[in-house]
Amino acid sequence: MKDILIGGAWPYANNSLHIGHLAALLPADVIARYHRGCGNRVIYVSGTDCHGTPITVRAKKEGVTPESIALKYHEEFINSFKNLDFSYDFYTATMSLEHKKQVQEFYKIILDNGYIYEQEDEQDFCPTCNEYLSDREIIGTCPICGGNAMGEQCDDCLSPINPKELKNKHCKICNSKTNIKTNKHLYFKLSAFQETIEQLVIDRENDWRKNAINETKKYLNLGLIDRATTRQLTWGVDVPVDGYQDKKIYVWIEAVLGYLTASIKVCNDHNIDYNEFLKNREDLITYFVHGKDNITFHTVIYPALLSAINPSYQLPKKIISSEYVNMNDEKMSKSKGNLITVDELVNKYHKDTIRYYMIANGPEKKDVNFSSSDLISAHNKFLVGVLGNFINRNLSFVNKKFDGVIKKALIDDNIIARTKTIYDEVGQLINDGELKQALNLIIDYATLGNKYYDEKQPWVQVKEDVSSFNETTFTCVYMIANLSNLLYPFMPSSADKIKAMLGLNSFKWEEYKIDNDLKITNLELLFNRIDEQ
RNA sequence: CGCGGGAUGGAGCAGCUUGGUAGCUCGUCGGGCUCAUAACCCGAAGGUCGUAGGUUCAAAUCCUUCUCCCGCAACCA
Repeated sequence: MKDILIGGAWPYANNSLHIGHLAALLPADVIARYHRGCGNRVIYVSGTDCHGTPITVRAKKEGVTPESIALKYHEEFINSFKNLDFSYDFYTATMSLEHKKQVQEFYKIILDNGYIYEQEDEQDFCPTCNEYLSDREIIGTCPICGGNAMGEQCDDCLSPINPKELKNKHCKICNSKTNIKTNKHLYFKLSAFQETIEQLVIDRENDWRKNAINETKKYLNLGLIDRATTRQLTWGVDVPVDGYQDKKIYVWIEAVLGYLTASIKVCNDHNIDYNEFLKNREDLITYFVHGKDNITFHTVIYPALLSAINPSYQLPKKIISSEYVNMNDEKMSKSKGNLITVDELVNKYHKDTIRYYMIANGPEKKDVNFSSSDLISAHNKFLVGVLGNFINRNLSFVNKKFDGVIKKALIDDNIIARTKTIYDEVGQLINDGELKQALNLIIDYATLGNKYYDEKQPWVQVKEDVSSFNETTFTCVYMIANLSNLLYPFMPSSADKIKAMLGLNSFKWEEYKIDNDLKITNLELLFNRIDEQ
């Protein structure tokens, strides 16, 4: 038995979940379900990222509390995940008391271990708002091209800018001229972990997705620089240090520690010693599943924080970082109005159609395009035509001719041989984060079933030789039973439906052996054909 | 020389790490079957793998040149 820790990225509570989130997060659920089926001890966690500037700014604008915004989206996220059968062991929120307390404890540990130090900084200050401004709250003139620039990058020439070099700075909110005031912050010694992370990238060459390896190397080549861990905000986790009552912990430091706080909670609930569980060891595999813009937070910041807290903890073993989902070859964005939310999708399509399509068409190695006509044709071709049809043509035939009773008979040797090997093959692919290929193998298995059925011509056999008909049917039902296992990580609700119709045992990642007659109950179609309008 | 990704039959893609008869889905055309949701099975046509060079007995795959396309303020995986 192995221990598996899976961290799905924490969605930010400022917008509804859209198909991009889904594409990035869904692999985690498939991996979690697979490992549970293998009998491994799985801790699969995530939560809502509630703090930070964008929510604060928005709350100010709308005249509500940041908390009410975070809560609204937190509840929406929980519902969306539930609608798509996400099987988190614990889904929490960074505004929960437990998270905040635990983060503060870790913060103190990092401080005690000497990785946090105080530094005075000159910071832009708006006299009208009476507040220190973050980079993205400042507008000014680009020192390179003279165009309009905001924060860290120029809008006109796209050059990255040191906010200190911006000229003619104004507050984005009230447009007053800003001035400079000294302010003190606590910095994290990220630079101390340059070698640790460099070694990590080498060690994980075959475990992280290629984009994660490349992004991390790029970042390392620039040289790691210390980062402020505090922000001049009112909404966030309090800094547990005297003299910092007016500041909060930087959201990326705090949110990423959610993986720790959440898994500690699960460990405590199950009487597991979390320090033992999180230790680097052969029989622990930690997965981190997110989109490509999150890579360095998971491959650099988080491992550095872990090392600073307890050097014996396992640093991320597997990084499953997705590329993007585009809409008609354009990047999805709120402002372009081409964003499809998860809830819109759920209202329109079967949840397993969505799960199937988002994996089969997943952005594993490069950006992909989303289109509903593509989704519909995948649904009709594979879920209805190949999978559903294979099951339905078998079961409805037996229902009609033999009152739903499937007689035990000999199973075809070739089919048994294939069935025995497919679990390892698909399992290996899932382990490696190659879910697209894994799912394709399963569909191929159903195609094999259709071919076998056509070759045997049971509609002829039933008239001439009932015992050979029984062999054909029993072989196919054996395949269907195994499909119900193989499909479960990807499409749990359909897999359960198959199991219910045939009265099968619950999901396990191993060959399903049948050695008795079966009776079909409540036969129904797994998927209905969608007619594209 | 800002960074990164891409260019493979009509469309969408896989293959490139570890060179060795170019593969999948859709679409088109023809055939089979009638158990099945116009579903299933078999077959055909269609590509000098963006360009130009190089390495090699052999390159879609490795190296180099060039061209074209896409993303890189904020929201945001």
